[in-house]
Amino acid sequence: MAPIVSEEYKRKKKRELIQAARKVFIERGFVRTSMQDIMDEAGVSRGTLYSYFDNIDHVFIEVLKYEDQKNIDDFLPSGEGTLWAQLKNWIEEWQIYIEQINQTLVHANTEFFLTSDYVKSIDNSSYLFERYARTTEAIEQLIDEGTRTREFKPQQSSRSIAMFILSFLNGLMLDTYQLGHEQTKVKDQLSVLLYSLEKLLNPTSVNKE
Amino acid sequence: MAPIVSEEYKRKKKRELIQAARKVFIERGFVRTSMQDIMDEAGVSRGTLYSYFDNIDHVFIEVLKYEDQKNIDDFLPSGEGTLWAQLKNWIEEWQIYIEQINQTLVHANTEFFLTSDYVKSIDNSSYLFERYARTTEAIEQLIDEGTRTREFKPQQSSRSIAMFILSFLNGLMLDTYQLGHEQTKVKDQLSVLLYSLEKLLNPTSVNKE
DNA sequence: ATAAAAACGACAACTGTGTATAGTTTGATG
DNA sequence: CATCAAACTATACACAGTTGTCGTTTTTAT
Repeated sequence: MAPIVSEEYKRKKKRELIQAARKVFIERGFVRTSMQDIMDEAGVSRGTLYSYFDNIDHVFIEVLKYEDQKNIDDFLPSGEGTLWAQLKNWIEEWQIYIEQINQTLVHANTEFFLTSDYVKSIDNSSYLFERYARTTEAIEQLIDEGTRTREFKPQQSSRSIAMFILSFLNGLMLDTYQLGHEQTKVKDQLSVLLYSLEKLLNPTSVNKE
Repeated sequence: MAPIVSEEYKRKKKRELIQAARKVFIERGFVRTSMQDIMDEAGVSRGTLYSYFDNIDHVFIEVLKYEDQKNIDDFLPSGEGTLWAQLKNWIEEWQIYIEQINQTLVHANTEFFLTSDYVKSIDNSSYLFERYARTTEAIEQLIDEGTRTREFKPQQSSRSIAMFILSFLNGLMLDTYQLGHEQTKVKDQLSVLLYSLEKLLNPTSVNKE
């Protein structure tokens, strides 16, 4: 009589589907992935998949939400020590991330936001926008905080520096995805970034290490 | 009896097709463009288009070649004055280019190299590779030249700095395409780049301006 | 006039989508 | 433990879009 499964079950099932989809998207990117691919990976029939998601764009959106949930604040600088140390540490984490870029959603993500119709709809272009704003602001705030405590003496506006960092990291990710990290010398480039930041921020703690 | 058109005619016709294709690719990107779109734009039948190109990847490759031919050395720093002045000038040109990014092939180009099968074939992945190498080396050489003449005192390897610049520009291009240049503050970010380069290269001419 | 080159456009094949249907499995509930 | 609705499977289908081919028609230098 009553529904045989709980909400709990449905949520779990949905998460399974999302995880399967995520795997496919990482392997094949967004453009080359079909609903069939996801069905195969999840071991589920056409009807089932469509009962959970309207279409493949929705699947991807859900994968993104899932991913964001996992990575909450993961990609924002934080931790122990001086702000400069936190920044350095954060950049080192990026090195690890970028060097295994083909195990990430970067490829699918880039494709999705370049090609999907949904991106043009209001709520999703704002998704891109918010993501950008959120990361930018986090870096910006770190710089401002450092300015307040006299740890930094920024030579350019904190906002510009934050956007600069983000642009560089985005570019490095894509270049590395396409050419491989042996080619793009991720570590070297991040060293250059670090040196630039040192000059841009003028951290007082730089000689303490 | 004799062939009714000259080689000249065929070359001209092909160029027309390429220009039509280019227009479509700029408007619609690579993924969403079909051979039909190009036929419509060029005002040409299916058979004709296919007699000039095997498939859409070939069309795009030819568009790229055409574009490269036009821009030969356009995107490499050069000109009058000190090397530092040349570099500054070159970056200003980038500003103009990026602020009208939606009249460029950047969107289509990114899609193409992310999605096309041809990219995986030897000669075309090397195309990407060579493009990257060419630009990198040009910047690298400019830095090395400056080092030789004592105009620069680079604080990081010239190659790393060159790659760093390229990554940043690539990232800025994509971010700006997706968010608009009001959002990404192209000019501000390029100012940060310039400041960084000043510190990275230590140009002796910097106070002369 | 003619014959080769160039252009046309119909066509079959294929891929992927989203819906629909019939039949099967599942498990909470009375 | 029999029941019954929800969840699922498997498959069929209409449909839309795109591809590459191929026989036919048009063009044009000679």
